[in-house]
Amino acid sequence: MLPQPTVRASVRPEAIRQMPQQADQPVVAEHNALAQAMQLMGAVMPFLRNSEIFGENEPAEYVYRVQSGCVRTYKIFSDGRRQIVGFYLPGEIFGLEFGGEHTLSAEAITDAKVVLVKRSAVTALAGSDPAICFELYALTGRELQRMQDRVLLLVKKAQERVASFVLEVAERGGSGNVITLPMPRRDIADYLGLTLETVSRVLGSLEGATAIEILTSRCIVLRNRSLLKELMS
Amino acid sequence: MLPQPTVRASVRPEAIRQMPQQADQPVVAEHNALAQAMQLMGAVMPFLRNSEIFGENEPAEYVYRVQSGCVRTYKIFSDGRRQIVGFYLPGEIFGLEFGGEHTLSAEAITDAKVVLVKRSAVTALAGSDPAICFELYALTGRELQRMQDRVLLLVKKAQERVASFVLEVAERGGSGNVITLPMPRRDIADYLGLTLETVSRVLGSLEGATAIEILTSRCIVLRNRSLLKELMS
DNA sequence: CGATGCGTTGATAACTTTCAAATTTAGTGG
DNA sequence: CCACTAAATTTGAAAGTTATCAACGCATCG
Repeated sequence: MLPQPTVRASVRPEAIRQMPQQADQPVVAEHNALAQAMQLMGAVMPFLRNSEIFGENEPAEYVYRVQSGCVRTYKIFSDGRRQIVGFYLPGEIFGLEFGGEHTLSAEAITDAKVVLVKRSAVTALAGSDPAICFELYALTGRELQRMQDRVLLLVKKAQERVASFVLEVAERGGSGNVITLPMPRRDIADYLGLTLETVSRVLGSLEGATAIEILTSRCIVLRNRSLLKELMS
Repeated sequence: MLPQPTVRASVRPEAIRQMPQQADQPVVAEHNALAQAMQLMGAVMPFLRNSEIFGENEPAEYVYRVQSGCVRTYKIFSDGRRQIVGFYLPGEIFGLEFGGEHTLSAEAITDAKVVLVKRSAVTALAGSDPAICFELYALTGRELQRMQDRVLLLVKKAQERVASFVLEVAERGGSGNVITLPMPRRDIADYLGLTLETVSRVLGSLEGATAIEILTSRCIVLRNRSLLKELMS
């Protein structure tokens, strides 16, 4: 048995209007029944760069899976500051909620295609298929683990946070030493709890230490992984 | 279906030797089947103040529930710094893992009694009882939500973190405006990602602002809840 | 070309840590 | 119950880190 979704609003109208502007990125291979089932049951919806996928306090009616592009979830504080809670790459699932409403907002970082699945459908599926039920539980556990790692990251110094971030993107984004950052400095800063100036400066100092090489602002090369891991402290 | 536990080591010998030194604190009322089942199936084990309950990288063979006292989970960084990831009060469950080994260590903050339940037993129970299965999922979701809130907390300024912490303890610890802090300043600091000196100074400034009153270092009175909430920003 | 968004760089200010010392509290034994 | 010792907390001054404010460079796009 899984939590019953609170079914309220339908698909957000502004989301339907948006169209992608670039070709899809390759979808990360998935080997689990949940992702496959979502792919079959869900509707693909395109989102323009910087457009909202869902907003804080809206009814959590859907579960989302990135098909192409990149998504951020975040919260805006009363003083206007923004904290990015998570980045989601192709193949990853986001928007899981345990109450009736979203506690975070979500936006497309790049033009993106997102699979939407009714939360009630996922719930029903989990009720009938123990494997799905377990995967939902495991997914939540992985998300918890990731959030715990973020707690451990956020108490470190700027250089350690940025070095960790670079390595995280390198590992999640795929293989190879050339990594593409889908998000601007501002997003990295809000993810790491720093300012964009500090992120820029630290990236520069990492390059000075020959740990990385900055080809363009969105493309960097890992030059010395073990050094980076040391700088993570 | 739930994750199969990796059964390896038995109960840690040093834990068995320890005896409580003070009377039990009242157990928070629980209205869920999981906690009740754990209470029935589990063995109560006493831990002395500052003694280890489990250690990082040990096989995660048990799930734990605080019966009395207070527990902290934490990680030690390579440079010796410690980050406390969670505090657990009577009635709360800790030690849930999704891999085979503990990713954190756990210690008793005060003398404590902890109920240990075999992870395999919880797994079996969840497999046979959908309600238990759901509660395990819900528990993980609450833990995730709590960890997310901590991410949002750790990017704020010292005063906001301390104000949030005071209010969190007030809400979790029970009713009333007189709150008892079970943990020393050092633990609060390591939980909030600050130094103990900063925690002490901020508490002093909160008292100066008549938001709180510090009776003793472990006992403070909420004087102005709404002001505290503002200072949380 | 000028406008705009994004990124870098520099100087200064604000905040937190670090190091040190004083003070209070708690635990223990007489 | 008091004195004594150790631990915890508070307080102060200086140093370090990051944020803030400001200017500049560099693309893209109309």
